[in-house]
Amino acid sequence: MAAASIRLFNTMTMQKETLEPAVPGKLGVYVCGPTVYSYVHIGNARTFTSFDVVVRYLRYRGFEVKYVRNYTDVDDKIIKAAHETGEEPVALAARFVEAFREDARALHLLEPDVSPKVSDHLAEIIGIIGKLVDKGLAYESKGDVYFSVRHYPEYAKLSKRNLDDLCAGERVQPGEQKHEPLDFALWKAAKPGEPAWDSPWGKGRPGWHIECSAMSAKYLGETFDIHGGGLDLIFPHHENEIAQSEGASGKTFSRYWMHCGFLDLEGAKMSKSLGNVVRLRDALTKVDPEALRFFFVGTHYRHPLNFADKGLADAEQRMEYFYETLRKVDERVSGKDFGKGPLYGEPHKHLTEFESQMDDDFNTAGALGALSGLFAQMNELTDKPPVKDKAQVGRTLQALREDVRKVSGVLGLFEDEPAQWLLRRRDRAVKERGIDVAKVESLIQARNEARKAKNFAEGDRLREELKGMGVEILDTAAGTVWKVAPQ
RNA sequence: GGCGCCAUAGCCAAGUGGUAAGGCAAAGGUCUGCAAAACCUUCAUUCCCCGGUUCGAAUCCGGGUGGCGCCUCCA
Repeated sequence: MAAASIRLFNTMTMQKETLEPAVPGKLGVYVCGPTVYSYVHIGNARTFTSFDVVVRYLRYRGFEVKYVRNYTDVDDKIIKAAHETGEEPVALAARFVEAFREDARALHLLEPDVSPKVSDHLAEIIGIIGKLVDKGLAYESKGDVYFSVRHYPEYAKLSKRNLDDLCAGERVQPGEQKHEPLDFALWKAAKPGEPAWDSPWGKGRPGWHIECSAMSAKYLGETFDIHGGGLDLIFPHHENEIAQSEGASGKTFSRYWMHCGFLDLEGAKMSKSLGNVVRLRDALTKVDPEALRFFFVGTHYRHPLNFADKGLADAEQRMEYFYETLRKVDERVSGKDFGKGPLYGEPHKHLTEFESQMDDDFNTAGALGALSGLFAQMNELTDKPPVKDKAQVGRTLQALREDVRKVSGVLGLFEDEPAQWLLRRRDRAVKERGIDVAKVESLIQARNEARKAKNFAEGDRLREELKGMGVEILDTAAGTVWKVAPQ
């Protein structure tokens, strides 16, 4: 493979930059994972899918990627949720880690190389806090430990804010022991009924941001290549991570910062406080997982994406087109030997275009344009071959099919057997619409008998009857097949 | 108030200096007993508005208008 030159937008510099790993050929990637106090929603799903594609593409381009995505399983929100359900916080967190794993699998997300949990890394967290205290960047106050923002001049370099503006909106929660409002907690003294661990500052638990500093350093080193997350993590989460990590190590923390745009619901940000949250697992009862992924990658990862039924329906219809094409092509050329010889046209130009779009800041939306060309060409060669040489057509189709496999690995699409995907989709539609399959099949049989007897009037009447049931029939070379008509 | 993003066809959506990708919808055609699918053709002289820079702007600059986000838990 030619030396890849990938450009990506770095939030730190607010510019597209050429990706140059610290160690040639290798990349350390850390993505902020879920705080496991509830089920993930489709906004989370969009972010995780975006970084899933980023990691897949980096590997496709030949980088050896170490992908780390954490679980934050010790947190205020978890404690609060546990008090509401009557569970132990640790048990509740464990339950939602499992739920997340199920959801991630359903969405065809890659398993990260490391998925560390806060509760397994107290030693590392206490270590980094100790280092910050020793350096005078943090202070203990009645069992809490706070980071002293005033002692860290580079604070807010990622979000480009100035401290005076930040102070205006700052407030101190009751019970906090901060010296200054902007300071943030590294360690919180234990309160009754909360998970707690021993530390040099007494029993307590880590603050929100410190776990990412501790765990990324453990698995990727004090300096690593790419740190990702949702746009809303820029401030304060990532800002605080930088302050903690660079404060402790004296080295650059993450070399590139990537942030994914929001998913909106009817034009408004989806958030728990607005109550307009759609859980991923609920969405997946209505839409095919790959169609949802296709919907996500149809918009550039940094742009806002509006979650709308029309868009999902379009995505699913498009997936059907892709899978129908693949089924046809596989039937034609799978496992066959067409010998050696020239291919028709420039079969690989679509893949090349796909790659150049992806090289430009993971422009999946642009890359889908290339994908359209690839599928159109497969259909043309299958249905209306522009050349007579069947072996040449076969070889070219096989080459195109290989290119689809490459794209498939990058986008996490077309991972199913085409026939199975199509059948599963039909089954789901049949259930939703309450279609009587036995009746459909008997009507189709009756129609074929009528057609055989050249009684086309009766055949057409039966077609209309099926249409009334929401069923479309297709007479193919292999016989009559049917599908549920789009609504 | 501070910081930042966005505005491209009926709808979705790429494109950030060289003459508007792609998808959906729509219309016509090929194919078909009729269909469907598939393929082909058509579909923005123009990119929210007004100025400016330039040989050249959707792209850069200034000013508007309209939408959104962060600054508080958030992917």
